[in-house]
Amino acid sequence: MGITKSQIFTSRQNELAQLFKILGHPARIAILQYISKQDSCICNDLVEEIGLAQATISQHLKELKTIGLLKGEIEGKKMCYCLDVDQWNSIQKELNTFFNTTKINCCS
Amino acid sequence: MGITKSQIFTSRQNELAQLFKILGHPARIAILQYISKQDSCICNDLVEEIGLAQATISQHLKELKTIGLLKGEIEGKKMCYCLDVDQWNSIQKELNTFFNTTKINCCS
DNA sequence: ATTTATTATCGTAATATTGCAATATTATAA
DNA sequence: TTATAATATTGCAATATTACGATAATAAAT
Repeated sequence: MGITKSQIFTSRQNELAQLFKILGHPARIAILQYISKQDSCICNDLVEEIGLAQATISQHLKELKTIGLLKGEIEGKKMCYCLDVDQWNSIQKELNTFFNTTKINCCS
Repeated sequence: MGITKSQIFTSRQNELAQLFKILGHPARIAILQYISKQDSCICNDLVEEIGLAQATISQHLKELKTIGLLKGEIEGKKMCYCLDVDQWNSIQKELNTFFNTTKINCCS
């Protein structure tokens, strides 16, 4: 029926999947990469740089905010979107924990 | 229009997003975790353990195979699904590279 | 050969995601 | 106050994903 049956999984499994899912779009990867190498990180720059409509970029930014990867500060009539480095490190750590605790293989 | 515009991104961005995307479902997380802690890793066990229909589990296993995380060996009329540890490590490394090269922040 | 057990595939319904135009909101500039 | 500029939100169309029943395919057992 197309709906993910979240209720049959643990909250940790759902949260982990949520992190992976939000990172699972090339536009969001591109946004993160662009922000990380710029001195300024204005939404309008992203529209030109990435080539998606302003509404679409805004939506992707919103999703990245839901997992705390980005924080936006108002600078006059512009927005400065920044990586939240603490959250970034924390997510990297969480994903590594998943990889390290899951790699034991039954057939090797 | 709802279709991801893959053509405007680099192949590296698309590949990275693809990895994240496939890991971005709780059923696939659960499958990986279950396989990693069992002595045997039979598809039918997963159906009972996870509580999704057999067709659905089979589909998720197929997706995990597309990024090489799982390999399946035929054992009589059963299938033994195993983690490909090399690929597992390789993907972990790739994701860490992404995290390490992207964390520089413009506003901090 | 027939049955049984296991997994894969097909078809389809329900829901989610992606993308954009139009519009709303917010803040500066004139 | 009225533009102007930047970003957010809404509404909608197109496509993708998720899930499952039905069925096919495969291999062992009888």
